[in-house]
Order: sequence, then C-alpha cells, then structure tokens
Amino acid sequence: MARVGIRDVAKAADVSVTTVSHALSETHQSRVNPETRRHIREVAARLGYAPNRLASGLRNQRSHLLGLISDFATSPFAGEMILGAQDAAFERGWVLMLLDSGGNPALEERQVSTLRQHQVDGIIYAKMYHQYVQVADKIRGLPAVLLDAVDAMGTFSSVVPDEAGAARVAVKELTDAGHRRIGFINNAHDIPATAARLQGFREGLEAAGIEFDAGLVTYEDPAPDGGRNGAQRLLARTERPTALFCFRDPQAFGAYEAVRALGLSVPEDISIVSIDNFEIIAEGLWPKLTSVALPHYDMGRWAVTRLLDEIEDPERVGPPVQIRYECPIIRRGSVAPPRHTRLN
Amino acid sequence: MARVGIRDVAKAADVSVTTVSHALSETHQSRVNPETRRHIREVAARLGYAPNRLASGLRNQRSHLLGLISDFATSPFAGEMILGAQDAAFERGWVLMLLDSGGNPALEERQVSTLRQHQVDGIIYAKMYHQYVQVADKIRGLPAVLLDAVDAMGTFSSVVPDEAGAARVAVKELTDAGHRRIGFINNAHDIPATAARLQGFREGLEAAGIEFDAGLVTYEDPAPDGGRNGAQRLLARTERPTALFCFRDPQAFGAYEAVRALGLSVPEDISIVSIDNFEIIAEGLWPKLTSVALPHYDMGRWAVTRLLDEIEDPERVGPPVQIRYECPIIRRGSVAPPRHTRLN
DNA sequence: TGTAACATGCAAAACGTTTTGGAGGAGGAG
DNA sequence: CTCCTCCTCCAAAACGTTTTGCATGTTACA
Repeated sequence: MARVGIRDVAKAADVSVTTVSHALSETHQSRVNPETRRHIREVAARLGYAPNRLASGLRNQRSHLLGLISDFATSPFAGEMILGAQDAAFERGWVLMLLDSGGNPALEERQVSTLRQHQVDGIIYAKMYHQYVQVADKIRGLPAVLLDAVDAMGTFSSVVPDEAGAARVAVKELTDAGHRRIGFINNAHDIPATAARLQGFREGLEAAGIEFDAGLVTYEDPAPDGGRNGAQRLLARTERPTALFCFRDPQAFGAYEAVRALGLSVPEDISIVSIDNFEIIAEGLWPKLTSVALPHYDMGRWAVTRLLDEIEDPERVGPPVQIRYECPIIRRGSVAPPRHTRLN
Repeated sequence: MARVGIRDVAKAADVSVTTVSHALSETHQSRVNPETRRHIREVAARLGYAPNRLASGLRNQRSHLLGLISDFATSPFAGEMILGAQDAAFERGWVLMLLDSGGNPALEERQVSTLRQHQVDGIIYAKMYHQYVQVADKIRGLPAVLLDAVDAMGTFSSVVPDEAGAARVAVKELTDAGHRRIGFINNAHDIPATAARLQGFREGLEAAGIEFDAGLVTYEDPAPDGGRNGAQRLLARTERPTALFCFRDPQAFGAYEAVRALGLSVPEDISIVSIDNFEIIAEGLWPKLTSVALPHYDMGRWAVTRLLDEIEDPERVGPPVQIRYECPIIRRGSVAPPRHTRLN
C-alpha cells in the first residue's frame, strides 16, 4: 500500500524522473517526444500516480493551500460562505484550511501563525456579519481578502452585501404594493448594517415620494423578542402602519407573533418584509416570509476568486477593491396591498 | 520580508542547523547543552522562527493535516460539527482541510484524491444526518472516522446521536408532566433515525406504563408543513392527545401553527417536545420550544480525537468502535401538565 | 563533409526540515 | 599516563518534487 511516487513511474516507464515530470507538466511538454509522453502518461494513470503536494509545494513555494479564518463559529450563514469559498477554490486546484477563532484575538494570532507554518498562499478573513475590522498585523505580507467585512485601512480587498440596496429593495416591494405608512424595526446594535439599512429605508421611501417619519423606526434587539417588542410598539400607534420592514428574519419571526397577538393577520392587515432570507424561518412561518437574501455563497466565491487572482497574477489585478454585492429579494407570502387600497 | 528558516536561526545563534533542530525539538533536547539550548530558543523567538510544515511533513511523512469531507453543504448543524472537529484538531496541533461534495460521489472521489495528494494523515467522513454509508473505496488505506454516519462494513469507527435515547428523554419529559395520550409526528423518510426514534418513543411509553397506540403516530415530511399536517391529523382525533412529540424542530414549528389554528394554545392545551434544539426555531417560537439537543459539537470533537488517537498510536487504540452520543434535553416553555390533571 | 540547429533525454541541485552516525574534547577510572 | 565514557556538536542523507544546464543523437543546410 506504499504510495506511488514519481520514481515508480519513471522505473515502470523506463525513463528518468525528469522526463516523467516534463511529460506530466503542462508547460514543459515540449521537452519530451509525443510518443514517450503518451506512454508515460499511460503508465502514470495505470499506477494511479498523483504528485505529492507537500514536495511540490516545497519546491515551488506554492502550497495550493488557502487559509480561511473566521469568527462565526456556528452562525447560520457560515455554511454558505464557506461553501462558496470552497467551491471556487477547488475549481482552481486549491483547498481551504479552516480555522475559527470565535472572535478571540489571541487565538486568532496563533491561528494565523499556524497557517503561515503550513505555507498557505493566501488568507480569507471572514466575519459573521458586515463590519469594519483592523486586520491583525500578523497577516501583513500575505495576500488576503476580507469576507463580509471591510478593512479599515483599505489595504485589502473586501466584499460585503449592499446593505442600503437590500433595504431599498425591501421597501420598494412594500411601496409597490401600495403601502405608504411603513414601520422599520431596526437593529439596536451599532454595526454598519444598521446605518446603511436606515439609509436605504429612507431612500426607498423617497423614491416613492413618501416623507420619512422618525417615529416609525424603532431600534430593537436583533432577535425574535426584539421583533415582538418592536412590532408591538409600532402597531400601538394611533396611525397604525400597514407594513413592517424588519432588520432581520428572526425579528420578523417575533413580529408575526405580535401581529397575531393583536388579532391581526399577515399579510391581510399587516405586510412584512425582512432581510436575511433565512430559509428555516422564512419557509417555516405562515404565511411564508418575503425576505431579501444576503448573497453569502456568492460573496464566498468572489473572495476566493479575487484572492487567487491576486496570488497567481499580482501584476494584473491592480489595487485592492471594495465590493458591495447586490441582494435579491425572495418573494413569498407576506406582502399584500394595504386594506384601504383594496377597498378603493 | 523573506521567511525566516532554520538556517537563519543557526547563523544568528552561531551553531549548526542540526543543533537548532535538536534544541527546538522536545524529544532530542538532551543532545544539546542546556545553556546553548536556552540561547537558541531565545534567538529563534526573537527572529520569530516557526518551522515550515511542508518541509517537516515531507521529511516525517506526517502532514498534520486532516481532511474533512462532508455532504451537508449548508445544513444548519454543519457549523457545530465542524467547529467541534476544528477545535479538537487545533488543540493537538492539527488543522482541517474542508471539502464538501454535496453528496456527489464522483466529486467526492476527486476530493479524496486531492486530500491524498496533500498527504492528509486521516479523514473525517461527515454526513448531514445519521445514516448508513458505504465508504468510498478511495479512502481505504487511510485512517478515517465517520461523523454522523455508521460504516456498513464496520471497518471504521463512527459516532452518531443516540436516537432512541433522545426519543426516550423527550417522552419522559411529557410523561413526567402527567401526559398519557401522546401523539408522535414521525419522519416520512426511511432513515435510521425514523425507526430508532419510534423505538425510543415506545420504550418511553412503556417506562411510564402507557400502552402504545399506532393510531397516535403519523409519518410526515420533516418540514414545517409536515408538522402542520401531522398536528392537524392527530388533534382531529376524538380522543385528542394532550401532547405532541415531533421528530424534528421544523415540524414543531408547523405544529405550533396547527395548534393555534384550532384556537388552542401551547402549552396549556397541548404540550410539545421535539428533537434538534435548533436555536433559531426553539428560541423564536412562543412559548419557546423544549427540545432534545443533538450533540453535534461533541460528536465533531469525538471524531477528531478518535482519529488522532488512531493516527498517533495505532497499536493502542484497538479495533473500530461505534459510538452513540447521549442527547440532553433543553427545557423551555412548551411543556405543562395536561388540563385534566390540573383540574384534579 | 563539416557544422549549425534542433530534438530528446538525463543528472544534479534545490526547496526546508529531521535524524543518524560520527568527531572531537573533557573528565574519570585504573 | 592511558584508556574509556560521556557530553556536545556537526555533516550528510533523506523526504518527493521541479527545473536548469548539459550531453547525445539526429537532421538540415552550406
């Protein structure tokens, strides 16, 4: 069961290892007679030879390894991002080494150093939600791309969702249906998405010629309880909104319950749109929730693609770029025209 | 910015590379004078030297790489398993290479071969839910452990949740509260968990001296709609159950809605217990859902720990073992005594 | 026929470690 | 004083590739 090496192939094909290497290489094919090349390749295939990447990595100073260091432990979207990254990497012959720091900076340092020891060709630095980060000093000197985060220094390329755009899309869905009094359950935490989505919310209203009313936005915990509270508060207003826009699906989850508790129903009395497209919630709720998807898979892909471009052809790629990825809306059953419109 | 190698350390400390290697090694410390050793370590630390793992892997035939090959793409529990595996690996100086086949066998073959090229020391073969598998032939010859799957041939060690135990725990929670007429919304798909949980359900009833009634179990799609249907069906019986045990949290999600649609409420009229402890659902539902947790993190840890034991000390570990991991119940607000009991 | 150009193959060095087998010197025992 | 042992260190080989430079043989052309 000993692994078969290039020497075994050479011996079996009765040529030197040099020739085998050349025959199997794309770029050096020309140095070997087409006939011998064919023969060698056949023998190699028969023996099931595949080059040892440790050895070739050592020789070439190219490990074909990418480090992905994350802080999101078990966050629900982690899988999407990682899968996107993994797919893009594998397609181009690379593989991902996964390390999760859970946000612990000391641990993160050790992990980066481990990655360096393994001679990774580059690093994807991934965060669980869109944020600004000061990239660990340890990373400097290695190609890196930020995923769902932007580099405060602008040294690295990065990709994040277009938060404002997502909010605009959500609001448009509501205004297109005829709603003019829309409540916004925003996030109580001050992260970039909070401001950006508020911005998008305002822009969405403006586009529909609706005046912004600060009384219609409330800041809540980004959890079901927050959604419940926010919805209760907003729906208690004398001028009751006919639609709710939630910062995040779990809040929408809570909002549904608040609506029901008031004896109202979605979407007949209250339309709801949210952001996340968290399938387990959006498909589980009744009626199913219309939600704007955060393109985690695509962002993961983009990050790796960009990173590999930077690695393989540093000249050609140009300076770091900061990408914002468009967010598509997934329509389900939580939006309808407001009652008074229907009564027209 | 050139990487610092062992030669740089040797030069700086004015000794040979051999001596540096010995000084830094645990096992060969004795071959170098304590005084020089101290000095060398100091110099190494100052230079920030860390050995190149490609090189040492090549020399030692030990890459300190583990392959984790999965089929679960973006399944919600993937994160937990992977994190557990990653933690256990990192603690012992290993790192995980992640590859997801999405269940495609041809792709899986190529991935295993890629892992082999990278000289992984072992493989974790992970599935998204407890199942029997025929391990790909390509893996033979490499140490491997199955995660959330059991090897049909019994060649490899494996770890899965104790499905029957989980069901017993869930039922006990209900019978302890005084319920005697318990409906079971089982899974319509024939996977090991379906039979095992039914088995556990029966055992749980028996332990409480309750006779099993096949009319109280229904087989539904393991999704919210399935839960909704199942609950409707069960609650329509003339002898209405006072409690529902669901195969899976998403079904419980649907069951809640069915209960509400009948004008009943959880837990006053109907108690509900489920399996998954899917936080996003369990914490989002109102009242919060009592659910039996599947110990994904721990299973991930166990798998890697076992795998490393097999790798590091093949003599000592003995034959493959098939582990079933205990599942703890997480109590929230969906269980109460049945009405008639309270009226006593 | 002599020579240049090309085609085909190989030997050897290098990538950065770890480990084996000494070498040289100091100290102790006889 | 001699011999042995132990202590400390080092040179060299090996892990499995890739690539450079060279050697040989062949063809083409003058």
